[in-house]
Amino acid sequence: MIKVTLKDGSVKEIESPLSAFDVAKEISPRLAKAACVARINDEIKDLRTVIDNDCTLEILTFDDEDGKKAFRHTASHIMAQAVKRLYPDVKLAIGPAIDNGFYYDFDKDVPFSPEDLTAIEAEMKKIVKEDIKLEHFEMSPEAAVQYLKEQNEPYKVELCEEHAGKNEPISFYKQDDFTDLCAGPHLMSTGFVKAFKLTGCTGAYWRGSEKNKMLSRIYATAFPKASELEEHLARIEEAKKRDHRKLGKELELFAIMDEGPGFPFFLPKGMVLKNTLIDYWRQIHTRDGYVEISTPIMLNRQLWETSGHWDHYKGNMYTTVIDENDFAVKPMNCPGGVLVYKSKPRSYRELPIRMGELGIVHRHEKSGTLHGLMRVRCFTQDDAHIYMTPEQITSEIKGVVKLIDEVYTLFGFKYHVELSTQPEDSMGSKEDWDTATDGLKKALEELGLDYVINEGDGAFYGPKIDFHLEDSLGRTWQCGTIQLDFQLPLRFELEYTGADGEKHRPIMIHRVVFGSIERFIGILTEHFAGAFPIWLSPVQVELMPIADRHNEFTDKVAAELKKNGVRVAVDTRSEKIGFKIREAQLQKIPYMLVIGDKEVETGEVSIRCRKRGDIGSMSVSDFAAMVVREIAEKTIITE
RNA sequence: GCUGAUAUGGCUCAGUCGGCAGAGCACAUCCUUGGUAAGGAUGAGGUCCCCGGUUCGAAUCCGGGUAUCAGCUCCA
Repeated sequence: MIKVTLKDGSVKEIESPLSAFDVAKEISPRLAKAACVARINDEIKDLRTVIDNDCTLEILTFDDEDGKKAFRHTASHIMAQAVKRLYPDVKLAIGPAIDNGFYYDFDKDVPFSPEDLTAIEAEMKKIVKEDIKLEHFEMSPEAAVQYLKEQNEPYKVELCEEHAGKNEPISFYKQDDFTDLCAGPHLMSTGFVKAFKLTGCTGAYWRGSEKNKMLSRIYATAFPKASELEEHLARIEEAKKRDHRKLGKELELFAIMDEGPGFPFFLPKGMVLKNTLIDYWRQIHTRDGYVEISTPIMLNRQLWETSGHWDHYKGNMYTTVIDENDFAVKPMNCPGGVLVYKSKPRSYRELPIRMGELGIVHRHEKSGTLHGLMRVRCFTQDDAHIYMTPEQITSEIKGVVKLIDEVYTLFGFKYHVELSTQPEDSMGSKEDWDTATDGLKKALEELGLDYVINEGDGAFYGPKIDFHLEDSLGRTWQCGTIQLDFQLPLRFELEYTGADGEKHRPIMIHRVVFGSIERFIGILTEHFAGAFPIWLSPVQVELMPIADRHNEFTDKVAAELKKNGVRVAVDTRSEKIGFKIREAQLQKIPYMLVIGDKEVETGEVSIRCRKRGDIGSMSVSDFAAMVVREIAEKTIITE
């Protein structure tokens, strides 16, 4: 008898022994079609491996993250089996489940062609139809290595040799003619993986290192039901419509030309967006006690040698020789900013100094990494450097975290926070690092923010907090970051005079809120699908006279709105009103005013909202007041 | 940078076997003056990404380069 605890807490007793499939079927026909792995206490096991034990099980289904993983991991074994059947010489690397799908890396002389993928998909369907049982077995480490060598799977041998050190049995899964080194868990049979699709094929380095051989990776996704697969694919299609590169073109926000790969051009409407963000940025930074500076785009070699960039970052810098002297376009604002700090003697009474700079930086990023506005070679950092005493670390960090949270919340963003700690090759003492890292942790904890720790992923000069935002396809991009730095104050010999009359070295924070204004605009565009909140909309109100005789009144209304600081556009083309509305809707303009005989007569305006449609009439002054209020409140109009 | 794919009018995209460069939208002109998501007619617009090769002949086939896209690596 096996006690089975279901997700809803109910308990079922199952006659033993039964096949795993029978257990699943007994519990729920739906479950039998989905993922079937079991959890004993916290450990996830194959249902089959615990089938003879009398214990409490929790059955994971496709609705659980772990069940989903097992389901897709089984799908990846099916893919590997299909590939091995079709191309016996191909070597297997790894094939994990990932968000929304799975992949498998193969070593094949000639990369897979689209026809190959079709053939693999067909073979996978056959394997599913064959409904092959997955059998679990174990071997001693020595025997496992020997076995994999015989199988001629060098990548598996490498993986196995690493596990061998632990002196634990090595776990394998066998499905008919195919066996794979694998910890599991898996579904009990290939027959469950009904709906899957190969979504792409690309190169990927073995073990993720550029130094290693490039393998062929096939991406795919899998679901228990065909309808779920279709929904998933439809969602991806839908997300593509929000792509900021597509919307940036359609809404005339920005352009990237062949003449300047990675150097975005801002078009008039995109520039309104950028400037509006900057106005907002200045407003909140002034409020929080920041001062603003501007430092040169280009500075001489000596500065970059002092900062360390000439030695460590030169490959990414645009350099040139002028009058026989080396110069570099700045890839970062800090060295220039530090010179401003040094421009006069500083007292402890001045600290903390919060010095902001909207600095345009240039970095020669590798060609393959460029991506619309998200990854460019020239961007505007909403940078600031805070110079402070050690005692001020926690409160200053808290101030910045709060500021970042305020900004992200305003836009309705969900974000996650990562704390990166001391890397292998770092500078400074262990004590300094501990103080700094604790300062960051304390600030996050006092503010009650969840964070994940990236062990050893900090900058060489200090630990950092990163804020990550999602794009329309769920890819995350680092935006805000707060980095503590002991090195630059040291290299540039920064000082302040303390209350004791002695010279002391300040601690420095580098921080950005938007990160890069370009990237932030990319994220914003996708987040709002181009329908920006009214305060950011390049055109806030579009006026549409129905016939020529309404132009005069339309101009009067436009002037009235402009007087109130509203960004308006007037469409006097001799087009039908339906056509004008269609275009304004496609441009995602928040408000459209239809002006005809009725409006001229009553002096009111007829209002159409991009989300709610026709919302009736209002006097011009009432409408202006409403729009001005919504702009001031930074209202987000929701569906 | 690496692997693969792609590049045709302002935009989105056809172009079969190597034989005169195409459509829709946008644009211009004219007609239409209208009430909440596309009115009609006419017209203009092309170095088929660049360089080279094969061929009587190349948008089309081959080689190299550039840019873009999907990833990998790296990063804000």
